[in-house]
Amino acid sequence: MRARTFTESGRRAQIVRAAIVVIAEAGYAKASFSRIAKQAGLSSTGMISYHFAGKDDLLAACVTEIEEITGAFMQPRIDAAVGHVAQLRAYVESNVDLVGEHPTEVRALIDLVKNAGSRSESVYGRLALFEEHFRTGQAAGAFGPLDARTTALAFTAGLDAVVATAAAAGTGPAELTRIGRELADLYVRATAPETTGEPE
Amino acid sequence: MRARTFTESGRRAQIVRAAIVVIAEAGYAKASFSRIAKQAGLSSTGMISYHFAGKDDLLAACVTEIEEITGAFMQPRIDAAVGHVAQLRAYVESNVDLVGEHPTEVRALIDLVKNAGSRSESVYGRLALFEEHFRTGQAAGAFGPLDARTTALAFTAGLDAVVATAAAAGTGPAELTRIGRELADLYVRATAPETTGEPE
Amino acid sequence: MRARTFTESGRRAQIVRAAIVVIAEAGYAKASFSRIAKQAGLSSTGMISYHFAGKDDLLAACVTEIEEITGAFMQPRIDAAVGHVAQLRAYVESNVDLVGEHPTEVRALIDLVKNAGSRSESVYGRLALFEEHFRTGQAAGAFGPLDARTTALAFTAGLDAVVATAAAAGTGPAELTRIGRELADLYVRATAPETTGEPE
Amino acid sequence: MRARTFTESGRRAQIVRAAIVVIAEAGYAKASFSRIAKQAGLSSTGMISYHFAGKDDLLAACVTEIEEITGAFMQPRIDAAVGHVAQLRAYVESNVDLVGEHPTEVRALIDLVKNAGSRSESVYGRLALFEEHFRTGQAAGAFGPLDARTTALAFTAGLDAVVATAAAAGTGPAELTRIGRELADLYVRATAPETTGEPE
DNA sequence: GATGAATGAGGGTTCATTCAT
DNA sequence: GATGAATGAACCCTCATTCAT
Repeated sequence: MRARTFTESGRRAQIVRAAIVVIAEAGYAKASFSRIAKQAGLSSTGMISYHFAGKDDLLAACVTEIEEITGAFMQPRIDAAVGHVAQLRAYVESNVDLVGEHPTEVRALIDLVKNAGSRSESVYGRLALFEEHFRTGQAAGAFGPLDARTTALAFTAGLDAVVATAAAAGTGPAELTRIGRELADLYVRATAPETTGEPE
Repeated sequence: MRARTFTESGRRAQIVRAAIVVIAEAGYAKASFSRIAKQAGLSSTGMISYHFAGKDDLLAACVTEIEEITGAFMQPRIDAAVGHVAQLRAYVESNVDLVGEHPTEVRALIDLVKNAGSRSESVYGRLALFEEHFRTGQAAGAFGPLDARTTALAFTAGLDAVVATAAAAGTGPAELTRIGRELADLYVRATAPETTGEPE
Repeated sequence: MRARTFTESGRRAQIVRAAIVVIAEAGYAKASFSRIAKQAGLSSTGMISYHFAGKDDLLAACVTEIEEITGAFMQPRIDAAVGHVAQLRAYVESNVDLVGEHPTEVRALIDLVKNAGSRSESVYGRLALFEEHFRTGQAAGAFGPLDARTTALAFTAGLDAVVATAAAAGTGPAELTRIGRELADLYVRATAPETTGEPE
Repeated sequence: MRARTFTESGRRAQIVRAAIVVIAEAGYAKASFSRIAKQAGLSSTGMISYHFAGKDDLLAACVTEIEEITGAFMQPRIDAAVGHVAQLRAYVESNVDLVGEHPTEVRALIDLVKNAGSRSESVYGRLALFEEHFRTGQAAGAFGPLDARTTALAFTAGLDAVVATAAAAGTGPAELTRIGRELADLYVRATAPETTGEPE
């Protein structure tokens, strides 16, 4: 007997799944309740309003659902990495590889994040995570004299763009791995300490 | 009697100005003809349809107008720079400084670019420009072993994010200059050739 | 639980009825959703769009509804007639008599057919029916040396005009019967075989 | 020095010509001032409102213009015919032949007549002409025991339908002549006196 | 006389949400 | 709980007409 997450309970999960598919395929702007209801096989949009407090609530549920899925894929690889540099690399590479595993979710999440509005907690969360990572890594000597906030901002946005482009293009696994490595290389070079001899 | 530019004829320019303000303040999604007409002091939306072939036409005019303004600010500084690295730095720094001069236009352009659709010529144009710059710079020995496409994608997106955040926060000129330099430093470090001694 | 026909579900039927009345009274060109909604006692046009896929869908439903009504009146009389000539006469006379029973529907149908567009199936259907009737009747010796296509075209149009005029004038039943007989006489004379002695 | 007709004076004629073309090609419903102005090479619809009292005025001018053209083609052939029957035949045949000479005008006129409204003088004029023709012809023994009003109604409508179909199909001259003869035959047979030996 | 910018009502349609059943 | 009909505002756009220049 385990806890029921909020996307369980059948109907809610069904609607969230449908919404994710619609956002990925038709885009955020076209993701109306009508379209989502049709995708979910529901006869009316009232069903959605019944299960969710409003559109924001549904979209927030989508974000949470997608983050669970992406987290399950990325987190183990990030956790397996040792040191600030390796973790940065693991985050970037696993995020790009993710496109091959969950293209629909990735596409939807990118659209959701672009049109963030009030659901931006997760965006700021990741941004804060990166910023903190650069700051502590800098203190540990892993990173050079960078501005943590600016770097976090530029890197997360750059990563999103690469991922979004790959998702839209339907890039294959091998090429994704190559692109991920290239991007990670770029970020590692950009943040490398000036002196040789990395302490970590 | 001279040729009429697209934003001339008074009303057209007035509407484009209003549209830019609305997009900057209310966001792309909320930029309806009603809102734009109200901002422009027009009594009806019919006026907008009278001067523009459709919403796409108006938005394209906004993009063109903004690009003229931003180009007038950035281009001289980019042209004054010598060498691939200096030009990259000039582009980044002048783009961030631009926020202090034209915050509304910058905010609007970023929103317009995000919801590009068919008006994406300018987006792809800049992307292609960056990619080509990295490729030729690489051949000239100014840049290291980077993947031109991935780097162009990540850097333009990162730059946009930094600019957008600064624009939204109302960052002051001095801080903008500092952030611009930090970001340029980051990009220069990321793309530096491995060996010492830059040919250019 | 039985299948739902297209005009069932109350509201749909109500809207179709209102649309027929509006078309009959104000004409096809003026039959806007606003007018129809007002006629139906609805507070907004959105209700119509909710029940019909679009204006074409509503108009098609009107045509179908009217054809059911007219068919129920005319078909028994046509079926009761024996021989090509008698059937032609029955069609014409019952169609003119129909004006007395369902003037609104007749007026609406004629306007709908005039502005057919894509809903012209019923028009072409009747035309083809007439043409085929003349062709087979000719082979059976019931009709003379006529051009089936031209005759079908001229007769259906002539019948419509007579019906439309009678409907507009509010002609009474007795006069309708007389006019119908006159028109049928005209058509029968026009198509009579040259030789005496009708085989059928 | 001759009298100036109302469609002369250059601009008026130009607009009427454009309107006729638009009605013929795009249909009555799509014949807006914008479309007509564009067809006429005018930069604004104001020009049309300046020269015509309103849309009805313009459309009436179109009808008059077209009737002048069609009259010039048909009238000589009708006048050349001797006797009621021959004149009926001449009217029908020359009207169908007219499609080959002035397809645009014919198409436009048919659309104008269908959506007659207040411009129906010409329609009623022709109808009255036919009715009178049948009545006098009947008195002269040229026609049989027909109802003049019903026959006039059915025949003019039938003729219009044949003409409209031929115009829409782009039927060639030879086929037009054949169809015209078939239709005239039909009408002549329908109206023939019962006894043999025509007095006229 | 001629122009074209401006008007404002109305077009069909989509939308998120509500509520009686 | 679950449903789907109903709502009414807002969307972009087209229209015939007017009026200052």
